[in-house]
Amino acid sequence: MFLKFKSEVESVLKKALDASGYQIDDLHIEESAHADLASSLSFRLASEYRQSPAAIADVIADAITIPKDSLVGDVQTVGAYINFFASRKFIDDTVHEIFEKKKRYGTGSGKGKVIIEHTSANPNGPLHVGHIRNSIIGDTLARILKTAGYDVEIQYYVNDMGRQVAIVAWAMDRFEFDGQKKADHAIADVYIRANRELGEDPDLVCQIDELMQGIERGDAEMIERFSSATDLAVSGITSTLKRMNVHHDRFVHESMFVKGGEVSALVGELKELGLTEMADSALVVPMPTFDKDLVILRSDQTSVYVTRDLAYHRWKAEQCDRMIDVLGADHKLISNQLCYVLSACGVKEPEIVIFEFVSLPEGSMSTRAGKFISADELLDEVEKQALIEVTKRRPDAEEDFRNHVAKEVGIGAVRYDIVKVTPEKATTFDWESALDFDKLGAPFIQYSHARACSILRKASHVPESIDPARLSGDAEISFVKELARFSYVIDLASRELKPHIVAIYARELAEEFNQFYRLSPVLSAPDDVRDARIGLVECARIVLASTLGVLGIAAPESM
RNA sequence: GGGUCCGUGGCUUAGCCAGGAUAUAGCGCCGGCCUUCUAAGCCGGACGUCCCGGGUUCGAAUCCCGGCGGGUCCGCCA
Repeated sequence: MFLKFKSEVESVLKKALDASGYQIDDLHIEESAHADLASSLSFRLASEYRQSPAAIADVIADAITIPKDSLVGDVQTVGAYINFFASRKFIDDTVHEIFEKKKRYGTGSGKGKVIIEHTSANPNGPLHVGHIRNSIIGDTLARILKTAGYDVEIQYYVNDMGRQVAIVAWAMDRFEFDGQKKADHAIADVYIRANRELGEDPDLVCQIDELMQGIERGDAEMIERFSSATDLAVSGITSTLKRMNVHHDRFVHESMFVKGGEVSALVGELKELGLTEMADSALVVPMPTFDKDLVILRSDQTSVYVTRDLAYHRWKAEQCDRMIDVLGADHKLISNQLCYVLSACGVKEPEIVIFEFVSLPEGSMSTRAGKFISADELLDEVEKQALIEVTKRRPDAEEDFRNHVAKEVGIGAVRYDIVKVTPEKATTFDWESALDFDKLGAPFIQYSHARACSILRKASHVPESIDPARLSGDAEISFVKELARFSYVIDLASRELKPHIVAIYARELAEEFNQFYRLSPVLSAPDDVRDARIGLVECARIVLASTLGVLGIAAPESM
């Protein structure tokens, strides 16, 4: 509804400009604390037309005519600003729309297929608290895009051919594998040990090289060793992701592109296109804008990660309209190089979402060195703390209930905490803040939802239809306006690929609901407004649940 | 050394790309509100050289230039 309101504001403003003889391309319409939408275009017209900004604003405002049944209700000027206010119809239509569409309210009209790749952590250990920033950003983006109307496929690219996997395969034979442990953690144990040993005795490194040549040749026994190791790790990773409500539709193994010939075909084409050169005995693509050449075949003619990644992207590009990769900041250069080569051979480039690193107070994390906090450990601790918090508040509740709520609140807190900050900010993990349930986060929003549900339970029935005209208090009106922003926020977040926009909206929505909750009693209201307010609470429940759903956070009916 | 991202009250953070009206919110701090729809809530208060210096502009947290500080990358690793 807000989008429609905005376009109506644009239209009346444009007409008024024509009528009053001013010309400007950008209308400078923005959200404002002083109005539902405001324009500051008078400032820019002032110098060109040699008139005072305020005078121009008045002339334009006078020339504005609002059509009947418009979503625009009123126009006022304050100095040079032209302020637009939503009409009664805007309020009524919003409420009706939510009431009719229910869960589908806010779904956009995005068209086409999107393939989004996220997490794609190497299968050499469990996910750590850095990886899950990738997972949560990626999963939230996928949910945003689905809500925006796109057909979304979510992929995990499994690096099952690299040196790190070779080290894991080597280590599995050499050291005892703890079958009692969660598989990804047990893999990390032997992987860390192997790295230590390889570091101490460099002569062992040639054994790893042999494994890698074997896999490139297509040696069946070698492939079996690699894939059994990666499958184990991936199974552990998947169960961690599931705990966090993170889902992938498809796991694509990079070995597929070596076996299937896509990698060698691509290398052949790059040669034919004249994009490659020999450097020593390796094959490279010269990079004019990046100061170093990009190696795509080692001296022993085996492919490197980026070569397979190029084949993977070409394969993906054929199947979708938009391709999105969520990558850590360390991939910035290599992904730019990847895009350069893709466009040089006529393949559409992916849209890349980069997030900055999560580090520990003592420095950056490293799976190889065993310096990391695993996602499982974090989730365990957060759930434990959440149970303490639930028990504090609901000491008499059944144990099942408390456990259930603790899970929903704990996971929600982790997801919200990560998604609420813009991806380009580097963060430092610390336990105190991770386990702090007092800071405003998911529980605040979940609690608002539970409050709405509680009112609806006590109301015992939700009216079939709603008469929004009965909603007239300031808190009611501004809450409806906040509800109306939902699809606008989804649209914005899906275009800019910024999930934190939705997180911030969720908080603002909950804040507005709390204002309504405080100022407008529902159950004790006089009969004529009672039903309308119950209807509005139902709208609140729907939109709060949808917003939490987009964030991958559970919406408890009671907590 | 070069590239890139970040720098906003004690801490965390929105706004910056598309410059405008009192700079967003939380934690922490001070003071209030539970016989009234769940107090994981609400109300009030204190706390700011928007890293620094120039420039552009009627107007700069926002754009440009130059610094400073931090992350990250610059492997025939992934």
